[in-house]
Amino acid sequence: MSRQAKLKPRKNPTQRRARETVEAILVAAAQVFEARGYARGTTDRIAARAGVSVGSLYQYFPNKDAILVALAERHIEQGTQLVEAMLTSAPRDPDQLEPWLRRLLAALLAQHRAQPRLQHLILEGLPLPDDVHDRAVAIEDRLTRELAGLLTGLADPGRLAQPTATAWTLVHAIQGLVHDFTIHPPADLDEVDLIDEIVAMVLGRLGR
Amino acid sequence: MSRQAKLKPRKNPTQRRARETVEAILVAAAQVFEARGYARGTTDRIAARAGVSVGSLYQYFPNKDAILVALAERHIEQGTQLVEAMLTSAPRDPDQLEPWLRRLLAALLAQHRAQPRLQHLILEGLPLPDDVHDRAVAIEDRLTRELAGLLTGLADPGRLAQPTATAWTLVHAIQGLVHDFTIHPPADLDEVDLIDEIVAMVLGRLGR
Amino acid sequence: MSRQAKLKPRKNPTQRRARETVEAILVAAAQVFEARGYARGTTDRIAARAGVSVGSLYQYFPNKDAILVALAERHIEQGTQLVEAMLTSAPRDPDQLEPWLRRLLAALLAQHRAQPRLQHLILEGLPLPDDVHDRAVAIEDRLTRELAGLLTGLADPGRLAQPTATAWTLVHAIQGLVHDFTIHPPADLDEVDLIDEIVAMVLGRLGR
Amino acid sequence: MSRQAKLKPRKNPTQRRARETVEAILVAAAQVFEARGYARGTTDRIAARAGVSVGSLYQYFPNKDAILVALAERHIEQGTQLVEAMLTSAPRDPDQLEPWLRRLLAALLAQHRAQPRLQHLILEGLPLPDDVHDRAVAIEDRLTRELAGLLTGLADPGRLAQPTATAWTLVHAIQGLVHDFTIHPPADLDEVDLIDEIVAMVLGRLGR
DNA sequence: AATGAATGAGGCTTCATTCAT
DNA sequence: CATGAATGAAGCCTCATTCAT
Repeated sequence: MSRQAKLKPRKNPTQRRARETVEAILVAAAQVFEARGYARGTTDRIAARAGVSVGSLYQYFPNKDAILVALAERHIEQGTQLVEAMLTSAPRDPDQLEPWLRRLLAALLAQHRAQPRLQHLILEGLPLPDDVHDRAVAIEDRLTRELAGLLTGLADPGRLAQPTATAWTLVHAIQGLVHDFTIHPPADLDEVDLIDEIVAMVLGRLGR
Repeated sequence: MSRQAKLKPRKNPTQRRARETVEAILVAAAQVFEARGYARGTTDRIAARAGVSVGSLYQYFPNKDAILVALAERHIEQGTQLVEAMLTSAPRDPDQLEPWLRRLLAALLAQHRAQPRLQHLILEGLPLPDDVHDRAVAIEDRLTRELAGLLTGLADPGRLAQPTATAWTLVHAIQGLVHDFTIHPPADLDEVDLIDEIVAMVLGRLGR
Repeated sequence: MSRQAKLKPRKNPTQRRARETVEAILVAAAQVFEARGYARGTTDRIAARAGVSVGSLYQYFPNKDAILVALAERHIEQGTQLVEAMLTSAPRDPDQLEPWLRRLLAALLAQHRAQPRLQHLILEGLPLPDDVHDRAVAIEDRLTRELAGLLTGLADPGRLAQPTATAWTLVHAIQGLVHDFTIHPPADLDEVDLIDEIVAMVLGRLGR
Repeated sequence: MSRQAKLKPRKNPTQRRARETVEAILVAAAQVFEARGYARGTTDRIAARAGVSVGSLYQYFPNKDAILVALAERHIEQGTQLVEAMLTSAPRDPDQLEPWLRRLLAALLAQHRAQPRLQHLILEGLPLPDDVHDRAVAIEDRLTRELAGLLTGLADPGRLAQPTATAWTLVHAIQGLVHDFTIHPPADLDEVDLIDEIVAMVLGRLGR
């Protein structure tokens, strides 16, 4: 998480053809990393799956790490959008909490389903430069803080001694659950059950 | 998670020196994998950190994967012991639930602190033979089932529609939280806060 | 002589440069194996002598064994052609036997001179997959059988109790002689002498 | 065939125990080299099969090559004895040639049967110091010369233009046949057939 | 720009040999 | 002397990256 150099895409692809190539590479990379992990996802394989040559791949990315970084940026972008959307539509009174939560969870699960491992690759795994990592953390912080405020208004009075701690805990509990569920879905638990359980857990925590 | 061959340790070291060497290798491997991930943790580096030569490493482990397997077996062994101990001392009435839970969480956190990433390497990471992976999953299943029974007895009547689903959810939520907390401890949340929050979340879920 | 996997060439080189590289590698490998034996002929050395990098070598051959296999296939190909040519021009009456035999021996000696040890590497040496080895044996069988028929027609009547046995014996005697002669040419025996002797031996055997 | 240093046994084992150990090592080495070739016959495996530790092996042999050399010396010793015995009992008139030849061939075949590949390991393969190699060649030369004299007396007059060349040819033809036969015995040819054929070939060459 | 052949540092592993016990 | 643990040079192979076409 330290080397800053050589991680930015080589050029802003302005021509349509180039944009499509970059797109294809990123999609391919996501699939390859997902399937084989970062270390075993070779640039050759990514290029092949993207339908281009390695040479072309290096035309748009200075090195392999840069592909992961680009992927991370997209992921963060999407995360940001989801967070924004959800906070915008956040409920003001307790009655609206449950349906809102259900929508949020459904969206989260959908987002993970495609590439469940990618999330971890990005958050823990590997060579993200500091600024990218910081941005990811920042979104999460923002979410935590906003949620803390939100929860304070929604919880049973006196229930939340430390709203921030509660928010952090709920955010991470939910993230972990979504991750585990998409990676190894348990045989006797479908998505609706999971959502039911998470909702019960959150509402329980708020005394509702 | 499939190849079975060549993953068992090569010899049971009988001499004291040999046992120490194996121990040193495992400790070094845990640190190296922890710090750099499996793929980037080279056998040379492991040997160097263990203070032995690569040759010695390969005298006791037939290949790199076997080291991870040995580490996993240790980890699973510890996990099993923790689960057994906790289930043995499991509370019979609601009043005892909280202190029991606090002890459990403290133990879990302690166990993770040393090598937080190892857990994921083992549960998701690549090269575990089926039987080892299955054993890891089996402990978790056992825990989930036992916990389901336990919770049923402790929860507010009518609160648990699907005890197994609830148990699965709580187990994974806690695991994720412990993991995230040990990897990136948030600045404004110490271990006691975390335990408080988890306790509140669990009790809340049970209607207590 | 058993594992089948991973012995076929990796790609059919289409570009001219690639074809030249493959050719250079095979030539270099033949020389290196010839000079130092299979085990001591390292891939690094082969690549160096071929004037390419190891990487290039592995672009066309999945592993070291595959190089030997490719060499063997060439050798077998040549052997097949020689056998075919000789059988096609095989003599029908005893008078033509001697000149035909001289031509055959000259061709055989020429073929061995370049890489005398290669023949043995292929016929005995280790890592040939079954099908390649079988093919080598098949040519020899064919030769033995055809020769048996041929000899029957050419020998002094009553001289050949078991034509197949005789053919086998002559084929292997000649092969051994050619091999020994090319590897350690005796000081007082030149190629013409050898051919004279073999001719005398064969004709003597047939009672001619 | 060049490095002279460090190839002689480390000590003349005078004590009985030591002699037995050396013997066990040589027997084991012969089997291991036979089964896996020189390069793949590891000193560990040889020691294990001999029932001693590697350390002990190195007590008696300065390095791996020295084992092969010792084996070669034994082989040469045996060859010398066989040659001596046969020359001593060599026939003086043509009638005795055939039975003598049959005995010789039976003895040769018996000698090869145990370790057919060893012969080649020693004669071509590997790192024999010059003096040992020279000694092997010397026996052969002696055999060739003596045989040349012998054949001259036994052949049809005028049949042998160059007795030495004939002797060389017959010696090598027979050696090759015995070797090939013991390594890959053809399905439809038993040992008696082979001897019959060789006898017919030799007698035919002499015009008998 | 695109292609894919070529490169070579670096990773995993083996095994002859040494040496402390 | 025997043992077997330890050593490390060297071999095989991969894959990120470069570069001629």
